[in-house]
Amino acid sequence: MPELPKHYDHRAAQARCRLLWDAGRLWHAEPLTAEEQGRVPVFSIVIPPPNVTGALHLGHALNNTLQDVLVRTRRMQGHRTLWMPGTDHAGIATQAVVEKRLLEEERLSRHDLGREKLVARIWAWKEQYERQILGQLRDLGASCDWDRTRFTLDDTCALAVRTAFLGLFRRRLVRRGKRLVNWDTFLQTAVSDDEVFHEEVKGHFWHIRYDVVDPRPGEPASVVVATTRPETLLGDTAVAVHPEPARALDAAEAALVAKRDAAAARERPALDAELESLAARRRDLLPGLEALAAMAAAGRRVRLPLVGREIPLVADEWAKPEMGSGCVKITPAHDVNDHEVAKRRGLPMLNILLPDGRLNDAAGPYAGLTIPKARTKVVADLEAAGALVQVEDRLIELAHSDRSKTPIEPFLADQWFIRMDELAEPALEAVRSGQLKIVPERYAKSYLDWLSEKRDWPVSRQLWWGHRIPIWHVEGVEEAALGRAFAGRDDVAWQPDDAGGFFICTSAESLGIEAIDGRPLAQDPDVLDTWFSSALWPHSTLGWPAATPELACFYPGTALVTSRDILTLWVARMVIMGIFDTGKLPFREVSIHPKILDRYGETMSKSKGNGVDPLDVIDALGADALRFGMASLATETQDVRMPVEFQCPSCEARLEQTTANRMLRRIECPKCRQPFRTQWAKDEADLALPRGPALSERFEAGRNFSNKLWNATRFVLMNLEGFQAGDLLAQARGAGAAAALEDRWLESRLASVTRSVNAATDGSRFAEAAGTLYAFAWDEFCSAYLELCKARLADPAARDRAQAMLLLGLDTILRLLHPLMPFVTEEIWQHLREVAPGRRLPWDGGQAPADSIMVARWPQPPADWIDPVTEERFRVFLDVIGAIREIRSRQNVPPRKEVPVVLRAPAATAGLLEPMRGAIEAMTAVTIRGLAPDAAGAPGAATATVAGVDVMVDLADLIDVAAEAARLEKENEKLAGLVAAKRAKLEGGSFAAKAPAAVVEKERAQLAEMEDRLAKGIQTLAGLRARPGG
RNA sequence: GGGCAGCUAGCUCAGUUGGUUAGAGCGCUACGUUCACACCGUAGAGGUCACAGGUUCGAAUCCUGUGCUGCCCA
Repeated sequence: MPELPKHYDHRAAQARCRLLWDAGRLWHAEPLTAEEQGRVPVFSIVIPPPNVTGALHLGHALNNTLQDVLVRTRRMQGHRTLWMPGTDHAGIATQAVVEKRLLEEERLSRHDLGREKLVARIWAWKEQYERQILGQLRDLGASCDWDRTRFTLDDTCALAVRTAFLGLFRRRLVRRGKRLVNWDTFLQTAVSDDEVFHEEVKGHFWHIRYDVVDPRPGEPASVVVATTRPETLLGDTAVAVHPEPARALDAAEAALVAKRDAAAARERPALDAELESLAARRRDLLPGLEALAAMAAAGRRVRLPLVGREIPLVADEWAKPEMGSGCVKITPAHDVNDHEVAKRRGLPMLNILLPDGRLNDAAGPYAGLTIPKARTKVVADLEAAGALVQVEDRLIELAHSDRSKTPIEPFLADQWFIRMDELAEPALEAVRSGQLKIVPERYAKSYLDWLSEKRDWPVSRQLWWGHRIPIWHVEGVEEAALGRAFAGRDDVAWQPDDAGGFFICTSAESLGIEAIDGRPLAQDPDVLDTWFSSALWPHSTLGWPAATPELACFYPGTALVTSRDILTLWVARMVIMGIFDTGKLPFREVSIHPKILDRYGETMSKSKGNGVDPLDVIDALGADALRFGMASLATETQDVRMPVEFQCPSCEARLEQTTANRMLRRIECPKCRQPFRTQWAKDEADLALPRGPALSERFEAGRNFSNKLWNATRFVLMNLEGFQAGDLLAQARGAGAAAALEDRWLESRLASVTRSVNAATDGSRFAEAAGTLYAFAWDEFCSAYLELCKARLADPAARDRAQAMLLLGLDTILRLLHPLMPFVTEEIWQHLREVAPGRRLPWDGGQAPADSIMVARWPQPPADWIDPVTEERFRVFLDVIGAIREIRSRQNVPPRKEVPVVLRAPAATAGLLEPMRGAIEAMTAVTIRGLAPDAAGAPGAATATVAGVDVMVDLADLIDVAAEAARLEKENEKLAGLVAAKRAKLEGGSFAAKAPAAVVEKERAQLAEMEDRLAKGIQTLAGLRARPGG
């Protein structure tokens, strides 16, 4: 029998397993045949497609580990299991990184390159990262159906996108409209609210005077407005004042008073000050505001400085008398709130911006300037004109584009929208009714809140990378001409625009004609929001709109596993479009897992530099270590905090990753002084250095666990000589003879643990499953069962039964662990196949174990294996061992020194321990001199009491009597305290009267046990004191 | 400003319907390598369960408030 190496070699094992799985395409799933339908359960899941912007990070590792645990478990449980893999084109994100690189490396803009060439570049980028991402997933062990890999921009998905869009168009759910969008002036596209982040920046608050046109006596001659963006005054179309400033001030004051009354004492002075300033406003400002409100009602006007345009004073609640001057300028085309005011008051909307962020002709003399330059000039000119009243420094919450990091400009643009009112309702109902389960449940609230707003979904993106909007426009033709042009085509539909033309939509790649009656057909230049194709992912990947066997079998899916940040962006939209396109929910359950944070509690990201490349971990510690770590961390409530360390490639020293060093390109090891490179290395000198991987010690437990399993296997295989494996259960139970306690115990534990693991996996409690298996395999199978077998293996009479049970236990543990740690379990499985090919497990239905553990049958130990009495008895045995070891340790007895021990135990317990006598002696290096209810220990022996058993170790001359006495005295004191407390609880107060009888009984039993122990302790102490040195 | 979550050992986290002498892994301390594994074994130390009130015979657990941290939405 070839001996295994002492250490598990994860690199070699991973390569071998990959070859084995790929050669057999064990991850592949075919739809059920007619015969299988109704008999074979189906488990189907789609990967949240990673976007091709860049490589995967630890968050992906977590997400995909959890999915793979589910997938591998169900596959072994006999489900027809499909895990659909693929990647997302991620429209704006991918175009942005490619454009950024183009600019950095070649000083070219996308307009320099042109649409076709840019798109070609992005495809090249996509090819590179798609390959890398799929490789990472395979290295992680993800058992996706690699033959079915999809991409959101491939032909299958494209047809689904056009078909879905045409369906929406036909149902009049697609509309065109002007909308104030978040404009990214760098990328020259609208970005959604979700692609915007807010950041405080230092700015100013400029107070500007607008003169009243023809002021009458007693009226204010001017109004002052304040703004953080003075250049926008060029687009002002009104100045607003509150219609009833006195009433508004009253309301503000009442609110403040209420707040002050409820506030803690130390907050009151600040609130009092606010109230005072409010009173001052009432005195100084209110008369003017009242006058202005009247002037607004009378249709009076003010004159814009610099350009001289006259604009109306309007009355609107948006102007807050308690803030600033009480008046506010209205720039409808460049401010969200002002836009609302303009819609309410019917004001014109004046766009002053070009798509590239320069001002347009409407800005008059400022046309052609960029926003920052225009701002400087406007401020200077205002100052020169004497219209600048005041400048304040101020911190401003400024919206930035997530993609280009440039400030967002609100911008009025024509966009396509999808109406949400009708679409959202069934998606809301699915969750409300419980048809769609969101786990943990609390996340259902954010899903419902978001969808309930039913805000129309703007789907136009002014990008070149994505699904082109399948709409063409034509002007100057009669509707009848359209009917003739598209006669007989069921893939085309049209609607009139509001200017006499038509919008034509098709699910085909093109309309097939260039013009109608000589009038050209112009396709919309924009592409669809990337989430549109993602929304179709669960059905588009299965071939929809074609009625494929895959769609029939694997749709709807079983579950979706994702992180909470895209619950609305993605999950809600999948539900909406799944229902719209297929009439069915895309999945029955959404499982939300935690996010991975760094040591400071910040989310990991490439841009912060606090990320970890999963491949670093896989290479250094193994994919199983990464997976086991991830699963252990995936608890229900908390995000995962993951302190990261660099590992010096020269001396393997670890160095904490901190805010100070995480962006460095090279780091010098503080220990060996050798430099290494980080993920940021750019120039050649840095790249030539060895890479210092970023790791976390939190994965070491998984690495160690792999090795533990490996060595348990080594032990089993080394002791299998002469054993002919057959029906293991029958061989372990033997013929006639009573089963050994430890064998009955292991059977029981295998059954209990399988049940716990099943329950945990079914409930997506991955950390619980991992923890249960870790403790069972390590503490029970290795530390207890395996140790007990050592003596039995040396005994020819007991040997073959122990061998059979060892194999049964190991095989079962491997199967239960396979979903979590596929590589090490497969590697060991292959060794077992070689050494014990004839073994039969009860759940294999008489068949030989599968060629790969990946498709082996999931253990199904019958319920009657579970035996609480045996488990309890075994506990006593382990407790006795623990007590002996504890005494030896506290008395510093050399590990191999044999000492005599006496066990005084009630008859039943003694009878139980009798057969374990040899095991106790072997595991604790003692000789048992007595084991009976009346066994007497040497006077003053070191003692301990566990589970009703008095353990007395006669240490003769070895014992440090004084130390033992001191220890015992301390313990007795502690125990006396507990006894007193418990007695008080039971005798005084109303505990005994009010608490449930069972609880009181338990407390009484505990008290009796403690009193007994205390009495013995006092007796032993007296014995010790009687000895010399005591 | 609104919503959600978290705060338990040095670190990272468990802790079920209230019944505890509050647990695990890592780290730490001591001892131990022919006998599967030092990626190991045995033992130990380490906690005012964020804070303040309340409910209860009994609170880490339930209620109210406060503080700090993170996330989502305006």
